[in-house]
Amino acid sequence: MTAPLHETRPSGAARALPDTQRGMRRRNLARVLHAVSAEGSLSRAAVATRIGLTRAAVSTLVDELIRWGLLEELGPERPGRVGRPGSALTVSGRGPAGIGAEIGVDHLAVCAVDLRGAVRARAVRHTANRGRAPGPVVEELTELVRQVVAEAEREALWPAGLAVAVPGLVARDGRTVVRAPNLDWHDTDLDPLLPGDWPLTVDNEANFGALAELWLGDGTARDFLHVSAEIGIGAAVVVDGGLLRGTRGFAGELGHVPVRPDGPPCPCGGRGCLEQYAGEEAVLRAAGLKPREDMVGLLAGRAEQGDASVRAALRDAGTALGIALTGAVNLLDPETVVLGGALAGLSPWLLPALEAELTGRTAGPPCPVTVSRLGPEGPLLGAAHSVVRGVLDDPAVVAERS
Amino acid sequence: MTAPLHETRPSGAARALPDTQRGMRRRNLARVLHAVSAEGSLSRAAVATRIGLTRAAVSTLVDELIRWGLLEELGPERPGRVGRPGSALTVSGRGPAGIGAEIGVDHLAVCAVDLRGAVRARAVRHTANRGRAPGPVVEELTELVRQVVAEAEREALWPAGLAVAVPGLVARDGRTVVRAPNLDWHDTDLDPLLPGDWPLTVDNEANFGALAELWLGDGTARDFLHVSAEIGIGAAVVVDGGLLRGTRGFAGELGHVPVRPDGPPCPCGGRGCLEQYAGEEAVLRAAGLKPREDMVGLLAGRAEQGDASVRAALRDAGTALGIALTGAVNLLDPETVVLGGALAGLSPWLLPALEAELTGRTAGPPCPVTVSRLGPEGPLLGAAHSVVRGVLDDPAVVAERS
DNA sequence: CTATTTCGTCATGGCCGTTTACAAATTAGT
DNA sequence: ACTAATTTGTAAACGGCCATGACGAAATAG
Repeated sequence: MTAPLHETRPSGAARALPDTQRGMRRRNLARVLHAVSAEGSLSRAAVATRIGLTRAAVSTLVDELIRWGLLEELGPERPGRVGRPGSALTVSGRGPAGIGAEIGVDHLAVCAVDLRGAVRARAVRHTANRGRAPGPVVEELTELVRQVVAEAEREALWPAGLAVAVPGLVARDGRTVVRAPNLDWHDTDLDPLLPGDWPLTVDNEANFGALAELWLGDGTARDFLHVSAEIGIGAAVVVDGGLLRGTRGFAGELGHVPVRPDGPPCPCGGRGCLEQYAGEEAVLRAAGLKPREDMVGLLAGRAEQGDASVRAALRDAGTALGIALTGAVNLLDPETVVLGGALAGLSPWLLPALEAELTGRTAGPPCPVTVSRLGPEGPLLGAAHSVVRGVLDDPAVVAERS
Repeated sequence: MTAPLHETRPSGAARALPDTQRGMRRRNLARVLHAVSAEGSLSRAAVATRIGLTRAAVSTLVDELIRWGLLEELGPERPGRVGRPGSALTVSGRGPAGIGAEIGVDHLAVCAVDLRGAVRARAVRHTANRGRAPGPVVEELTELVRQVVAEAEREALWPAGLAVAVPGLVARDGRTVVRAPNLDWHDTDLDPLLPGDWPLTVDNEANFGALAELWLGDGTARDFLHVSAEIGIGAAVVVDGGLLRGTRGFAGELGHVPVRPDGPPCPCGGRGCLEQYAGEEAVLRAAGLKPREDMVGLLAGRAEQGDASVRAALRDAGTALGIALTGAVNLLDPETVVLGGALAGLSPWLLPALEAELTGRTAGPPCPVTVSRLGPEGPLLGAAHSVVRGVLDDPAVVAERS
């Protein structure tokens, strides 16, 4: 099953091209590819009306995309209406693929996604990475990457780029991990450690998770708040189909929004930050449990069994989340709030208090809160898809590369 | 003195044009005009290198803009370097003008701004509009508009559009006032009431104030939070040189961010909203004063004289603002926070507590807080400039109009 | 006074989407 | 079954637009 790609308009890169004839051509190639990708299957005439060019122009654009191996002709459509049936076009299932990788505290994962959005190869390995040096970890990851790439190549795919999701803060250069507390990495440039055969992007796993929700989630929302709690509590802000990164790349620090200004002190210097109420440690302490791996499973299991103190701890966390989110919603007026990552698994016990707080504090119709169905797969898929989006946004690059 | 226009890239409208040769031409015309506008005076060759086109292409674009009366030739530049000196180009001081208007609770104002950004005509009238019906108010405003337009036309300017700033919530259609509590207007479509000779835009005065800060402010920041307190407390969020409006147009409701979740109830349904601590009424009550016109002047005067209760009230308001802004800054990581509108005048007494709160609650370098130097003029100037920006973003429209 | 550099313009050329025309393939109507 | 209408995809002519390369003009450097 091919995941539908909701986004229709090219989203950035292609827009930066100079306004010259060549740039125009490149943008139009991207628009054709986007249109077909969004619809799954489309005739030349349908593409033409959809993107506002003439059939003749679209024909030459399609020819070029077919020559590059990015589009395929499926043959005549089943005619439902009068007139000659169009010839269906589809994004090719062979050719460039996006390689996504994820470095977690207790696992490594890699996958390959084709232009259609389908996962075509994957590899996972469970390893305890907490406190382990970057060198060996990335070496092990590289092994998985080579494995996945080999598997993809057997299916006539070639890697168009590598995107790595890490549980920490990443510099805006998209290469160096500034700080990953759970791994104990600081200012580590991953570029020299990874295979340099393809373009590399490194980003926060929460950001990739939010992008996955944008591109693969159920809704078609282009403005939402994606809240996740892997390292701290982060909220990726998606505005008009793009990630808001902030001037220093620090946007989305929901964990340090003040919830009770006179509350307990926080390492950040403030008092009563959200993380003091809904952070991993805080919830465990409130529930009377000791830290260990697979926190989420533990909490969910106990809550399922009816453990009163765990339920109370989660309810209080939901309340705190609701207060912080009320502020965020008032400020940004998003279409929805999406709970992802660890929060998705705990949502049954968080949501009631969270929504009570959110609706109680809003005058008009409250902002709907949904739960991501991507679960823990989000960041990995988002990473792989970010590479695919790059190709969709500027198909001409693959021509230069082959 | 001509105000510098910081923004260089076209910011929206022109980007939506179809990617056809005609659209490309229009975008390039806009880029040339933007380049000259941003620099004040530029030669053809300088424009060419700046926007990435050849000198030949820029020549034809400039010719067209001169023919339309949007650019003027100033003659040869003073040669500082080797080589033939260029011929300086400037944005024309005649031709299209933006007409900005403001409806306040105690005044009406209109001004005309030319393409250079200079105010060329203005008219102000003090009237008590609180609770007055839209009809008579707009009629009086229309009179001022006609006056300003006549004055502008004597200077060889013609109105390219009318933008009206109102103290209330405006629908996304840019025509109807949904709710203006201080005027007691509800769902009023201003379009039929205003002279229909030119394109009309209506928007919240806080939004126009933020845009004025973006276009005319000291900094060149493209990402900031502009906080103002005219009706309630609003924060306009500027991201990448554009206003974040939210899905329903309600973004920026800083006044209802929870500051103390168990605080006093707020009409919005919540408890302890910022407005309960830093809103007009709350500050007056805390200072032991009764509501009347010119709140800001009153408070500033008393604080200046050393009135302890007023100073305490303002300090507490500053603290509450600081708490709410800490949340916003953590979420958005803006370049700066700008205090505008009424807050600018009260900043000497608000800032210390506000900044203490903001720096105390942030780990890294705190987000700098600045005070707008535009003062109460902001919304009016922003409105007029928004029309000018429209011309700069797509100069071809004026050719169709004349 | 000459060589060099830079500016603005002109003619040429190539690229690209549009326009117009036409053949192919299907449905609707008789 | 046959014709008319409709829609699709392609081909050729057209026009617009930017790039290229060359040239004269106007300044500086030596």
